[in-house]
Amino acid sequence: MKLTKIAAPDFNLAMTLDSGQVFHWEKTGAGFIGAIGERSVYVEQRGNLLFVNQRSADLVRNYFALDHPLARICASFPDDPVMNVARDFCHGLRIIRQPKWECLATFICSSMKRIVHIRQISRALRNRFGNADKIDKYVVHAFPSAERLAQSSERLLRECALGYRAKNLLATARIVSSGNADLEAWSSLSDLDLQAKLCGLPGVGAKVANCVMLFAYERLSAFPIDVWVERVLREKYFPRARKLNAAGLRRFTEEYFGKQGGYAQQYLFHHARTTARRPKL
DNA sequence: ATACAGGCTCGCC
DNA sequence: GGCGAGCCTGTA
Repeated sequence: MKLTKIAAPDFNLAMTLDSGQVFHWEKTGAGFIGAIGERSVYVEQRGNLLFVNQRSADLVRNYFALDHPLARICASFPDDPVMNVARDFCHGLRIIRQPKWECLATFICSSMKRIVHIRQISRALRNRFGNADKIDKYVVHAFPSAERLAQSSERLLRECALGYRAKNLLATARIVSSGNADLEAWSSLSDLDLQAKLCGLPGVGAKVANCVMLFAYERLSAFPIDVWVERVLREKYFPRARKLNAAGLRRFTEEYFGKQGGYAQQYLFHHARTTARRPKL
């Protein structure tokens, strides 16, 4: 396979792909195989360079957000011991730009699931309903469109191990494919309006909405609070606040982590999950 | 084995 | 408008 070289300073490919933003890239040899939208992509890191299959360079640069000013973003984090450890640990971790529908659908499937399960579900949906695209000797399936899933059924989706999430994914696919929810047009909404729109979709609550805002709409202040981040916040920032509810935590994160809160959240999350002794993936 | 996981939703107060 | 239980499935 002929490869194109692109500059990628301040970037850690493996860590970024393993940080719970995206769930379908597969390690192969020295690199990773996956899909960006409908296109199959091979990408491999050597130091500050990425090597990608031909004609995918622009796609890759944009997907991995190599233009985000990472040094400036990290410098804007609050200066406290917890944040500083996470920042050093996660050097080169970037918030990527995912296709909107794919991101939304995947996070609807993520509720109450560990990462290994989410990967299984993503693979099952892709293999069953997604378009195949060959790259070298590999066949990669793109994530199925909302239209394709809308024509599916709850039974078929349940066969992909979605459980109770099948109903939500199907309902949301139908709303999106019918044009009643225009995910692309929502890009122009304010953060608040976007979150409200997303939360109006079946299977989407505050946590999922914030993930989609952060990973697909580039709302870098979106701060998803899942069980891991909540644990970090409570243990490290409020060790003896017995009664601090979700709204209180929310208010703290917005005020304390500020405009780049999404990046801060991702770093806290990845550090906590990776260094936790008990659970693995 | 039985609990539990990167949540949403509904019914209850 | 805050709180608890149920929902599917795979894994420990």
